[in-house]
This record gives sequence, C-alpha cells and structure tokens, in this order.
Amino acid sequence: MQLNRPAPLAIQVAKSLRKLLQRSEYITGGRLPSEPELAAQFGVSRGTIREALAMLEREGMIFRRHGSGTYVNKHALRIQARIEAALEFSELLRQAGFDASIQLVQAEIEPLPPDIASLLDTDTDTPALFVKKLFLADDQPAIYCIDVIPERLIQSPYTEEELQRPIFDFLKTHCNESVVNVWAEIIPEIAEEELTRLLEVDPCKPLIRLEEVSFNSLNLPILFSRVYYKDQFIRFSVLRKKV
Amino acid sequence: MQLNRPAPLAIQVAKSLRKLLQRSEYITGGRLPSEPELAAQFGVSRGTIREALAMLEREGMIFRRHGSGTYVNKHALRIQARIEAALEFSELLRQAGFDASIQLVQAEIEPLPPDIASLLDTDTDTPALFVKKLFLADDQPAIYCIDVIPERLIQSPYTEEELQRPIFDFLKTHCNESVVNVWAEIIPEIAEEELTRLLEVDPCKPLIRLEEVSFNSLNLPILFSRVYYKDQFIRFSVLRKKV
DNA sequence: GAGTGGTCTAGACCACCAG
DNA sequence: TGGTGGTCTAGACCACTCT
Repeated sequence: MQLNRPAPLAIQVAKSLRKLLQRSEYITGGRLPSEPELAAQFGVSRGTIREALAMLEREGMIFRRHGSGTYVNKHALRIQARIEAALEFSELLRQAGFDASIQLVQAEIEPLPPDIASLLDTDTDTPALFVKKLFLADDQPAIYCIDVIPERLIQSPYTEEELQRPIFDFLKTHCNESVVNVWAEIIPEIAEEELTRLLEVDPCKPLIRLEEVSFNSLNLPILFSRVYYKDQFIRFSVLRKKV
Repeated sequence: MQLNRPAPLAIQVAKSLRKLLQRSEYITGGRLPSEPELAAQFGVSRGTIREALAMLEREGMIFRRHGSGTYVNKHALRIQARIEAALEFSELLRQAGFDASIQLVQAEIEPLPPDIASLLDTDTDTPALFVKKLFLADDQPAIYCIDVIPERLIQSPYTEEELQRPIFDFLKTHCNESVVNVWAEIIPEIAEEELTRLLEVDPCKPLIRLEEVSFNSLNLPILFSRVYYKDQFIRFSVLRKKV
C-alpha cells in the first residue's frame, strides 16, 4: 500500500487561501495581508507564501500590485469551467451545477486509423479499444466522448461496468498508467447525423470539439479522446496573458 | 523617457533555453543538463534556473522526471496557437505562416448594450467606441473582430488610420492604458448573414467565437472584444493539467 | 520614509532513479 | 551509492506605492 505523503506546503497554503477567499472574511477591501504577515500566520517562509500566491494568481483568483498589495479578483467569480484544468466529465458537470450520469454507447476493438495512430506514436491498424460514452446533465445529453486506448496497454480483463467509470480510473486499474498532461485542440463543429441523435440537438447546431492526447509521466501518449460539448451545458473559459 | 530595465534573470534564461531547444544541439537524447550544471553555465543560482524551467514546463516545451532529469518534449512541436497567449491578431497569423493584413470595416460611437456594459463594469447606454476589423491571411479573410472601448477612456483625438493598428496600441496611445490580463469565453458559432459575407464562408459553417474582457494592471476592465476565427486558418491548442 | 511586492542568492535536506 | 529534481528556509537588496 502506498502512503500519502503530505502535500507541499505551498499547495496546502494555496488551498487554505482559496477557502478564505470564498468566504470573504478577514479580507478588508479585497486586500490580503502582506507576504511577511501571511508567512508569520502560516508559519512558513516568505518564499513558500509567494509560491502559493503565484498559483492563485495563475488561476485568476487574485492580482498583485508592486508596492501596494495583493487583492482579490472579483471578476473571477463568473467563471464556469477553466479549460486548463482537465477534470473528469462528471466532476465538470457537477461543478457547473448539474446532476451527472453516464451512458455507455459502444465499446469495441478496432484497428487505429492513420491520424489517431500517428498522434499515439503507434503504427496504423494497431488494434485499440474504442469507448463511446454519453454524459448526461440532469438527464439531458451534454457531452459525447470517444476514448481510444491501444490494446497493448491493457494488461488485465475488464467488465462493461468498468468502462462506464472515468477513463482515467480504467487507465490506472487496467493499464497501470496515470495521465499527467493533456494536449488539446479546440475545434468548432456542426452537429450532424449521429451527433444530432446522440446529443439530441437540431441539425446545424454548433458544438465545441476537443481533440486530446493524454500523456503519462514519461511523456508517452496513452490515450486519444474526441469530445463534443454542448455549449448550453459547458462553456469553457481561459485566462489569457498579454505577451 | 522610460528606460528599459533589464529583464529578470529567469526570463532571460528561459529565452536562451527556448532558442537552444529549437536548434536541438547540445542536448543528447533530448535531455538537458542538470540544474546545478545550468546554474553554473548561466552563472545564476539554482533557484533562478528552476524558475526558468518552470516557465518552459508550463509552455509544454520540456518535462521533468524526479530523480532522472529534464527532457525536451518532442510532442510540443505540432502546436499552432496557444490559447493562453493573448497575441496581436497580425502576429498570430504571421506565426501560423501567413501574410497578415488588416481591413477596417466600421468605427462608430454607440451606446453600450446591457450585457457588454455589465462586463465592463459600466452603466447601460454609456457611449462607447465600436471598432470592427477584418484580418486577412494571405489576402483571405480569417478573423473578424469587434472591439468596444468606453468613450470616457479615450483622452485624445484619433485618426481612422490609427484604428487599423492593433487595439492595444490604441489603448496605450489614446487611453494611456495597458492590457495585462484577458478573460475569454470559448463559444462555438454558426456563421450567418453578415459573418458569411465578411468572412467569405458558406452559411452554416462552424466558427470559434471568443468573448473577451481585457483588464489593466489595476484589474479594471477597459476593453470588450468579440472575435470570430475561421478554423482553417487558426486552430487553438491548450495544455491541460490533470487535477 | 515606511511598507509592499519583485528578484536573487546560498544552503540544506529530502525523495526518487539509475547503475 | 551518487546524481537528479522537489521542497523549504533565511536573508539580502531593489523598485514601487502611498501618504
């Protein structure tokens, strides 16, 4: 059994601060205590505090003014789903305020087409597991997802029930793989035939399609996903930095 | 006149490393020198090196393995346009390999509708400058953009020619404002009427629409933008982190 | 001038990976 | 076992803002 080592101090501090920011007590005028004060309060060094604040700043929770202070960003409140965070779909829907459920559409072994094979650093026609799932928000279809895993990665037999659980769990359990990074392309799409039926939308309705390749800690591609999102249920946001 | 202070060491180091990574010399087997080695080579502390490497890791250029080393991420090469980087459109098109040109479609003062007024923390019907521009990639329409600036921010008269230049330049010159952050929503859209004409696409073609609010260093909203991208010219990527 | 965040350093100890 | 990246500290100096 693997023990949970304590999380780095900066992450613990960031988590504490996130909670404190949501209940906006102890902050007067949207301003946080100074770095030395926070360091004293948490009993850590200023460097650790700065690391925690840098995380919150990247998330858009706070902003900082040199010579003045650190402030709560009130404009961050409207945000629904941050695209940089690769969440389970069910979790995503839950955070957006819906009840989430999963419906397995199809699961089968098929040879990889050239485009996906290339993205997975694999030969064309290598057999792979294709899992098609529908995610319901309050019982209405919201997300349709096709996951593709090369069959050679799968090390133990699985049941149909297990395919309905998050694909990341499946990768952990049956492939002994953990996803660290996900590269995604953002593509606008028109619903057609199969999609209109599955997602129950009118023909010619716009959707967001994400084409994703998931990598493990060795930076090897282990999963390809093609995901369609209905804008009515999930709208992604992103904090862009001027360069 | 304002002098350019030297950039932070970590940023200079990151810039050097980016160049070195593109020409893949001096790296054997995709592995970078160790942190102490890099610190010695650049003549800076290990902390500064780690800060630079953290930037490159967030950009997806490298990945790191505890106890093993720092490696070049060969999968980062396919990337076109990173959505986290808020670039000028012309620069974006140029990086995607096109010749970029700008066409002013319309500029006028109009009262703010409620939705945009709310995003800009302003009262409905406040007068604002609406600038509509078309960005051409190799002389074909690729991006259509509507910029909205509250009129009260504009402090000096401007010419039509200046409206054709990047809006960030306009904000600097005539509003004395600099954009630091941009909050964006990613929305799938179907081209209709005006859009099909301006972007020269078939009706019912899918587009990416970004709805953006730009903030200055005091975190005050100063600009609203509604931007339509043709997927054939610009496709956004994002590096997502498993949470 | 006092206080804030921004930069940078040197040093320590640890967990992890490889031979 | 030696080298790697990961964490954490204390301290210094600077640039900036506010009053």
